[in-house]
Amino acid sequence: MQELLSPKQVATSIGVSESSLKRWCDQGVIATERTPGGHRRIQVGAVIRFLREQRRSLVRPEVLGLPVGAGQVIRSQDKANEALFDALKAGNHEQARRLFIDLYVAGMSVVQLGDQVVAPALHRLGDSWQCGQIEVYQEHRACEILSRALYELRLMLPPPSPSAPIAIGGTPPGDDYRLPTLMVELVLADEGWNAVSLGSNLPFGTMAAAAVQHRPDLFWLSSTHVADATALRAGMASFLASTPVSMKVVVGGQKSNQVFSGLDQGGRLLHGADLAELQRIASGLRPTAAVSSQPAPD
Amino acid sequence: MQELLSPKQVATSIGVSESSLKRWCDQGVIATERTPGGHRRIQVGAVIRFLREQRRSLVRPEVLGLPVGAGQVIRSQDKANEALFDALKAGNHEQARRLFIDLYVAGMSVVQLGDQVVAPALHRLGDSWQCGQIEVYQEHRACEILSRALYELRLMLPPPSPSAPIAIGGTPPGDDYRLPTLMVELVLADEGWNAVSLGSNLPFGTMAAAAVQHRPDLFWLSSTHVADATALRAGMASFLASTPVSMKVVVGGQKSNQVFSGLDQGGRLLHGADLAELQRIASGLRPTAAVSSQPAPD
DNA sequence: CGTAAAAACGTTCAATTCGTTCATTTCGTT
DNA sequence: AACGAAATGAACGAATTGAACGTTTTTACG
Repeated sequence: MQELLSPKQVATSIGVSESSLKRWCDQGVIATERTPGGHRRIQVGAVIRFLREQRRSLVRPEVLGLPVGAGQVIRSQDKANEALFDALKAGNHEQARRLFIDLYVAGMSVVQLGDQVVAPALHRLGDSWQCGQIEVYQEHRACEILSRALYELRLMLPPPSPSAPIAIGGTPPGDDYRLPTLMVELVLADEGWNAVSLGSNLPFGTMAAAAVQHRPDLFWLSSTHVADATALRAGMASFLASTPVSMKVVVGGQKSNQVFSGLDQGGRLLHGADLAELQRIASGLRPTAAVSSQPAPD
Repeated sequence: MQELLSPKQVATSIGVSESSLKRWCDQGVIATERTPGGHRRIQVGAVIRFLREQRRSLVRPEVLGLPVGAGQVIRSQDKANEALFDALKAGNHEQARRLFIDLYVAGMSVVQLGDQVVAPALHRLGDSWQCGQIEVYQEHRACEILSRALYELRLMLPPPSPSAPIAIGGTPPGDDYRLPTLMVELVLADEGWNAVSLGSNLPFGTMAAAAVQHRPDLFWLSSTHVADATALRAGMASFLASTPVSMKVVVGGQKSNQVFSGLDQGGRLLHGADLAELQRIASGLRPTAAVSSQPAPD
């Protein structure tokens, strides 16, 4: 195990600034090696020794979690996706969490995280399950892990302003996929909306009730698995008829375009194949200026 | 999100002077780490533990990243339950989250939180739904809110030690209630187990595969809704037959005692009606001393 | 192999925290 | 009410930390 870590990694893993860490390295508190060019390289063992001697705890153990990038920050998208899939398959909460947080901290947007990380992972899990390569429990556990990571990400997003437009949504009847609708909530929250996901497998009647009671500016429907296209189409028609015409409805999912085609009345029913499209639609709908990921001045 | 806090931050968050806080740190009332330069650094969890032990309240919770207004001392359990139910009905995430943190900071154990707060709330929601007093979407949304609150609580619990015994579990086929199995995971994690919930609606075959692949010391089955008692009983019988006899199996839920009666072979199949019983069972199974919610001296 | 972006380098400097002392407040007891 | 003991909070110079900066090294990729 010859894992060499950069000062930045060690600093974040033990929760101090990079400046302090470099100073401690220079003072000899942490054993440090140097590259020929003069960059510091720190062994995992040296970090452990430091923590034991100083009686400090690891703030983010997952950063030192070994195998993934061999001590290097993952740059390539493919490698990150590969690592995430492995972690999900093995049920490694910490590892998956680390990948998520690292990607987000590294500057990846919520939309990118959803379209380029979560969605591919879900597809691969589904494929592997159908091919019999993984057990059902592994797929369930992976969804559980992803849920928790996304919830944690949700806590990092800024709270909505009191004047933020309201968005409500969920998945239609017969669709038990909770993660896509959660991703939609995250994207809208990141766009400054007051977004609430009602969960999965919702009868159209209760969605209409929610729309009438809360009067959202936007209602989304995340349709991943279509059990009965005819019933879905009929439900949507009645849903549109029983809700205020001022409320826009966005449906998401690959097949939703065909299923719901022709139901639109005057640009009320919109379609987004992925989260990037959803984001464009949502920012177009917002009356106030959309400010993404900006901390509100308090 | 900040992991390590300075004395000043903690002092303002709980509303005392910096001097007093530093004194408490030095006296060991609050678990404190030191930088090599001698500066004190305090974990959020240490602050929560301090508040629980000393029965103090948070003056400015936002400094710790907790919702504004959280950390108040709870006067009456009934009032708290009432307020939680109202918040869940209205879909008020923040309010529900705040109440949870309040109750936990006030010293309530995870078991009590589950048996006396979450379970009653779920029952009332179910009753209200059956009486037609609330919409389906309100019930779904409430479960969503509770899930997130419990996930957040999960993050506050101490991570399992490497030598912690392993526990795996979930809900049997036909049972979609995810919250009870999540509560079980929390209780076991709080008891020092390495607990992983696989989610809901799991075929017995895949649960057996998980048990064989991961060799847990304990497998739990959280049975809330029984669709087909005969199938459930048969499934459990084959599950017991196809898993190592050294692995204990704990079933939870009011009716599970009748459904599974007579299947036991030599005290392998245990039953817990509520989380308090589960906790007793789990602590009895642990070979090492179970230390609940105590800060680990490292 | 060469190029461009990303990360780490060393340095400076403002802000924070250190340990300590001391006045003030709070508490229990007489 | 008065008293002493204990706890609290403010203040000080010295020391540490963390953020910023322009420059250099490393890494990814065509």
